[in-house]
Order: sequence, then structure tokens, then C-alpha cells
Amino acid sequence: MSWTDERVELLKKMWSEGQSASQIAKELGGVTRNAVIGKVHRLGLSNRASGGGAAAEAKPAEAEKPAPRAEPAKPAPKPEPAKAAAPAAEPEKPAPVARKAIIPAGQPLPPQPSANEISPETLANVREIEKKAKRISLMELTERTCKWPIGDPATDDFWFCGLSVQAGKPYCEAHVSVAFQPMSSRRDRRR
DNA sequence: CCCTGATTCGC
DNA sequence: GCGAATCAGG
Repeated sequence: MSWTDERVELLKKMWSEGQSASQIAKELGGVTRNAVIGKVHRLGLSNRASGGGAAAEAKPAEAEKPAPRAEPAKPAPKPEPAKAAAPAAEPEKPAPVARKAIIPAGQPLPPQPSANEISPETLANVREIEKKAKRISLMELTERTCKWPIGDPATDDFWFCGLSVQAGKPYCEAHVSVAFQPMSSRRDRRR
């Protein structure tokens, strides 16, 4: 394959859209991401982001993503996989407003997002993910297993997600989404 | 391990 | 000009 006008144009377009070199290469076909990067440099349109390092991460826009999100009929069931048993040991909880996880003692409380400003969709999504979690133990954690804790650390009803993480993050995709909320939907704060 | 872009250098 | 190999980083 050679760099025809059309191919170069597509390259420019996708690159300016923030597509990664590998994505572009895949789209073009017949070239590797190295070829794409090489071409990008030769064309002199390298730096997509100004500021910090030149090799800075660049994930600005996810242009071509159908985003398979369409479940109108899914009010998010609550089977609650964790929490094996919490019978009559609890006095009462007359405030069903917010479901707050009460953890006995322990210092390192899990990142429990406290269902704060997480969108219902994301929350439901996490529920799904946690159903598929591998339930790995502490010892089974590796550099690329999701380290999101699930359950109560004070009981044996505790495990780690264990799904595959992505690119250096400590959690799987779903848990990253709840762990690193880009601080939004917080505008309802009229104080 | 997965991924990202950057650079080099023989072709 | 090209791009595989390599480098540097998340």
C-alpha cells in the first residue's frame, strides 16, 4: 500500500479527530500504526496537544463510537451479589434516602463511591461488571487485574474484581469510570 | 500485559 | 519517503 491522496486525507482527518495511530492504521488497512505515525511526522502534523510532554496521552474525543447504550427496559435490578447476610444484627435504618455502606472498622475503606454522583447507568453497569467479576483474592492481584474491592473487608465476603485493567489503570474500565469521576453532575449545589 | 506516540536508520 | 525496530511512557 502507498500513501495515496485519499489515504493521506483520511489519515489527516482521523488524526485531527484524535484517533489513535493504531485505529487509523486499522481503518486504512495495509499499514501498521508505525507507518501511520511515521507518516504523521513526515507530514509535520504531530503535536495534537500543546502543553506538557510531547508524548502526553491523547484521548480527547471518541468520535466513532456507537456507544451501545440502549436499555429502556432495565430499571437495574438489585440482586445484591455481595452482602451474604445481614439479618437482625442491625438496629434499624429509618433513612432509606441514601444507601451508605457501613463498614465496621478497618482503616483502608474501599473506594466505595457511596453512590454519590454516579449516574444510574454507570452504577447499573458496575453492578453488571461485578456480577462478572472474577472474585480474586488479594494474592491473586497482578498488575493487570482490576483492584476494585467488592464486599465487606471485615468478612470473608470480600474479593477483588479481577477483570482485566486497561493501560496502566488500577481498575477495569467500568470501575475506572466510577473511581475517576471527572467531577460533573455536581451542579446541584445551591449553597 | 495492554496500550500510546516519538525516534532512529536501513532501505 | 517509507516503516520496522526501538524507545519512552501510561
